[in-house]
Amino acid sequence: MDIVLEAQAPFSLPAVVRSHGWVQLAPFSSSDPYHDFRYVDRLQSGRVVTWDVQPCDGGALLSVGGELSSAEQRETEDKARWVLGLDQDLAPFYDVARQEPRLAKVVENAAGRILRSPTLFEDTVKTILTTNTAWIGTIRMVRSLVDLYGEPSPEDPSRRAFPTPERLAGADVEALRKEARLGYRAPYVHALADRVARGDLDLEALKTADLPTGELRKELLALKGVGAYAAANLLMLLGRTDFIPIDSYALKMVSKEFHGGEPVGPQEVEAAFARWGEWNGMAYWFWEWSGNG
DNA sequence: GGTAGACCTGGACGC
DNA sequence: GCGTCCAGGTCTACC
Repeated sequence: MDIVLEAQAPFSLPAVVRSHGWVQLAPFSSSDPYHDFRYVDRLQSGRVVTWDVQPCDGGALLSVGGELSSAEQRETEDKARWVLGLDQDLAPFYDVARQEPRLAKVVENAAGRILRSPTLFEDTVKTILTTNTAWIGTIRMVRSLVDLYGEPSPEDPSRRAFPTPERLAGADVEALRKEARLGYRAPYVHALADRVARGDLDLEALKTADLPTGELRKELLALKGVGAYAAANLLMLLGRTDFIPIDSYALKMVSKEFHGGEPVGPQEVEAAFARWGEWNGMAYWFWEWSGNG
């Protein structure tokens, strides 16, 4: 069954897929040159389906094997629109990006949307698993969670959906630590899953919460395992772009770009992009650096 | 409020 | 093959 996902122009599916490394994290997959993607989704009904998302005129075309009920079709379309940020209006950002040569390619490539998971729960777990580890470690830890706890696709059991909060809450913390090899992050992921599964924390409500960004940031920082970097990363995924996810890469690039290689701290990173105001996270994310790092 | 050290894994390196 | 060192954010204890 095919679902046409109409996008507000300008839109580029490859630009979303290449917006960051999320497409390399299960249950996303893509083949070089990251032109399209696949995703294994568990519907509310419990049915597991695989999306195949390709570019098409005016947006993207999502195909799933077999037929979907009208409710499943609506659920899939809503999730896919969130994943691709199709309802985001980037015109105000493009207005400022046009004034900056280092952001010229954002406009030229119809970039600016950031690939995200269907649920904030999944993105929060993934973000926690990006901290204090090399990218290859994040890929491995997410892969392990999906392989060990994800619901298999009936068509191809080797493909699995991202585990539900209930499934991870029911997992043993030591198994998360030792078998999924999350290390010290295991209790953070388990506690998050447990709170969501018990209904103590409604993460998904934060997607549409009418909260000032500073308040939203406080909510995220209250989660164990989520510090300044992780909160800023999640805010970017939520479309709140006024904080920069400052990690060691940011420190290195700002040092090279603006300080002649001298060591810098978070204040220098913030100062380098402060003039972009509410868009400073976007300016940082899509900045065309002089070197490749 | 600021800082030091622990947390955990995997890769790089030297022997 | 083994041991050591290092990178990578966050938390906690301490000042």
